Amino acid sequence: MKEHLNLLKTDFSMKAHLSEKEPELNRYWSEKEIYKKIIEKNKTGKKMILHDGPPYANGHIHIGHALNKLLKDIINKYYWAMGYHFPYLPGWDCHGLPIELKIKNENDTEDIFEFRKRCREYAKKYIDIQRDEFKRLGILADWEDPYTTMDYNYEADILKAFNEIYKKGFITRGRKPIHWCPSCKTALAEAEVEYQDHTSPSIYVKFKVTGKENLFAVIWTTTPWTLPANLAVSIHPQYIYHIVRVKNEKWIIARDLVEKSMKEMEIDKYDILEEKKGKEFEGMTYEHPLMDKVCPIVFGEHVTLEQGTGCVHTAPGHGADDYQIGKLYGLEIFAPIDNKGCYTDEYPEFEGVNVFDANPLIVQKLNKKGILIKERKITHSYPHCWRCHNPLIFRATPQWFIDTRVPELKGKVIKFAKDTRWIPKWGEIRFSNMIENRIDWCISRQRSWGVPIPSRVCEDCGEEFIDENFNEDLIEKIRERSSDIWFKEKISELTDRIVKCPKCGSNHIVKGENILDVWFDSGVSWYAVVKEKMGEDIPVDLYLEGSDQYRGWFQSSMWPSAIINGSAPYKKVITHGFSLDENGRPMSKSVGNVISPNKVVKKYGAEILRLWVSSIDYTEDFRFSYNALNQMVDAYKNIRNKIRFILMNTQDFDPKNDNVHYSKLETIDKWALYQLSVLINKIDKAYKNYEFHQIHHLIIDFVTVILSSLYFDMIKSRLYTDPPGSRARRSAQTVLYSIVNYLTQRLSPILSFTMEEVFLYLTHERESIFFKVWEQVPEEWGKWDDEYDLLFNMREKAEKELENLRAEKKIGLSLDAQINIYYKNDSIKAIFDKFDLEEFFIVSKVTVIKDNTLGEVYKIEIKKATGEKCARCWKYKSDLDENGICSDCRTQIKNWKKED
RNA sequence: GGGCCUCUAGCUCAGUUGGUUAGAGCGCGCGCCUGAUAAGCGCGAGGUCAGUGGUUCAAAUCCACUGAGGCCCA
Repeated sequence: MKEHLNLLKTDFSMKAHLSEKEPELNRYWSEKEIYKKIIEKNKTGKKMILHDGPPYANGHIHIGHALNKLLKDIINKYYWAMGYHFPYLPGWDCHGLPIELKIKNENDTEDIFEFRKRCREYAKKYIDIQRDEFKRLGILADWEDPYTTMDYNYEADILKAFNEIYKKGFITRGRKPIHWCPSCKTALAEAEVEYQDHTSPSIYVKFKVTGKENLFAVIWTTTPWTLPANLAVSIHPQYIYHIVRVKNEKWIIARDLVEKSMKEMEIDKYDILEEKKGKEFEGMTYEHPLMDKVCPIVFGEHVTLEQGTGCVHTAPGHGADDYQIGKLYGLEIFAPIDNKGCYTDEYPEFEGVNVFDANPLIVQKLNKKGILIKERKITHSYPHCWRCHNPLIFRATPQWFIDTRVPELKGKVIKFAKDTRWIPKWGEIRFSNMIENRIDWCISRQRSWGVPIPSRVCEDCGEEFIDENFNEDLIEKIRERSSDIWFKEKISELTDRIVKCPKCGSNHIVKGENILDVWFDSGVSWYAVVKEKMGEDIPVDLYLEGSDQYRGWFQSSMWPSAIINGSAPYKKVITHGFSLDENGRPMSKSVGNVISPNKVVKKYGAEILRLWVSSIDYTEDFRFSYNALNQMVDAYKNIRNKIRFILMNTQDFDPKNDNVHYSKLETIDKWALYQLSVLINKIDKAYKNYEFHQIHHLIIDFVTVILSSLYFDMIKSRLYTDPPGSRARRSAQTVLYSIVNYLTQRLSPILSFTMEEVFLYLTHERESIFFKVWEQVPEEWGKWDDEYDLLFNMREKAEKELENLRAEKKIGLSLDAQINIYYKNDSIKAIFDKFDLEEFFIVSKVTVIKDNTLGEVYKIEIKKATGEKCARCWKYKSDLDENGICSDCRTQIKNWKKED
């Protein structure tokens, strides 16, 4: 009997064996040069560019990298399938402090050239590691020729962009306070600062407010040596301040700090005279405590009520907050301290005195002037040099800047931000707020692993200068020999031009010692990569990075582009959130809650990770856990099994010869195509809007409800028992084939490995699913009469009744039952006639009965089927033969034709 | 402390301009099937929509505040 049943087998396995199959497919894609061929194939298509933001070439990839690249991969594959010319050139960020520190820790060398060589090798090593890890995830890209910021050409183009900005007048010279070690005479990055306990003087000083009788602002500081550089007193505009009477003087102190500070100043007799809001001190000035000048009282949001007096001594040359305030109020960034930590002639009185030695002298002087209120000692955590362990100072030093405050430029950038399409929408607000509030961009670093700022310094007068012609000579040399030459060669080797100091005319000129901020490196990637390397236009279509890049790359790319191009570097910016652990906490090595993508790939397969990426709304922060991955494993199996069912049942189906025309399909088959067309249209819309989690849920729902629980279940009997080549069976197969065809297309950006596997299984004509331009669904599939949905409601009710019979042990399979349907209106009867109701309800018999007395629209009655169970179709019939086979089955067997 | 964002069943997500008993899939529980079988089907239990207060005839949806959390600053 079984020979007259279509019980087909497939070697498309139920188990995926992802960890073995994925590497095979990766090799296949590499060998066949799939990426290259896609780009070649779409060469005449509409051009679009997603410009890859470069991850830092350090360490293995983490989940954030994986998510970022996988989202890009989904987008790439989507645009490829839409026929776009959409090249994807990945890149790496190579210069910068983390690598520098790593190399310094490993094996210090005095030879800067050797040192940079090691940095370069280190970056190279991790580029290779990360590239392999990305490739393993199934990401198709131009992996053979990625861009790196240490590439000779890239380095040259950094300076080319720099020179263009310089020529437009936006590179300026200024000062900015940084951590400085007076004993090593060197600048330190935050990462090189160690905090240790240190004992400092703690002093309260009163500054005489000008034009007011006996009114003083009381400040507190632990660095008396910075008082000569004092240029303002900061007050919080929102805080409440008290005017406190002490003897015959009036002191300004923040209300909440009066008690505490009075105690510390050991003053027990005082009265509160008045209460004022910080704002009310607007426009006031005071006499400088040490110099003969008048300084302003300014507003600062950095003022706190934790310690001190709420009136904060502000020296823009000696503090980070102070610097911000200084910039905001246009104060001088004044720091009369040299690189040994001694006063310069800008403070002649103490010229040559070391700042730490100067502390008591300053205190003495304040005391003499009668403005010192109290001196104590304080032991607090203070920055020290990680090398020599001596205390550091914060000192303004000459730096190079891009002047981002020029109103015209800032206005342009705000407009560009407005014209950019941000996904999610609030990106514009977040970005614009940052633009509004930002001060100059300091682009110089006192470091070695990076691209040099091509400045030169006059040994005679100290002038540091930049020259555009010299820059051009240098750029070409760097293009040939990398930026190493700056550190290796003398100036005369870098240019043929005669060099003289533009200020004093001296010819004793040496190279400057600054490198560029690495944010500048990556910030001009649109220039070095898109414009120079790829020869494409700016702005590019799309940037896609984590939301931390509003501050980072989106800005560092915007400013140079706004200056050089007079446009934004991008048209559209998509951001994704950050990975949190199961409990919503950030993943960190120290907490030990990190799940690395490499581990996931090993344990589950890249496909599971890809499916997970598609399941979340990436615009927000997302939780990542083994729990979530296990859920993806189930979802994956779910999809895979549905596809397997189709592959199994279309084994003997050749779409070229066996396809049944739409008009000849069974109604339920048309319904399946209708559902498919709805699905595909929704999916395509979601792709267009980059809402991949919609696709994920749409597909899971479709596959579980529409396919598995409804359609497959209904047509099983037809597939198994109808003669192989019969119209009815071919009708179902035609639909199944369409479903798998469309599903593999639409799923290929997400489940790339599996869909390629299915594609290769299904057809041997083409080399890859990724060569396929997606088909749109025929319009006629969208036709469906809503009235038919009545049947599906009936079916739901029937299922509940069947469940009751099952509970009463009267039936097992639904085929063990039969249904009577009572109706009143002929319009309903017309619906019934369109369907094979036995198939629809999966029962042995459906009897449709007209009943004019019926109150409701219809009524169903279910009972155990009468007759005997046919051994072949499992329906209950009254016409079984001696083999236990019903007459319908006998006919089917008679019409059975062997496939050739 | 500031800018921006999030909070709907155990998990991942839907919930149109405020309008019936807040939905889906997974997971879970119970049952069925053994011609998708390390599969398949059915039924069911899960939610004071973070909390509080307000606007409204009506709020998951609008407003305010609080709480928890994230990114970036300070």
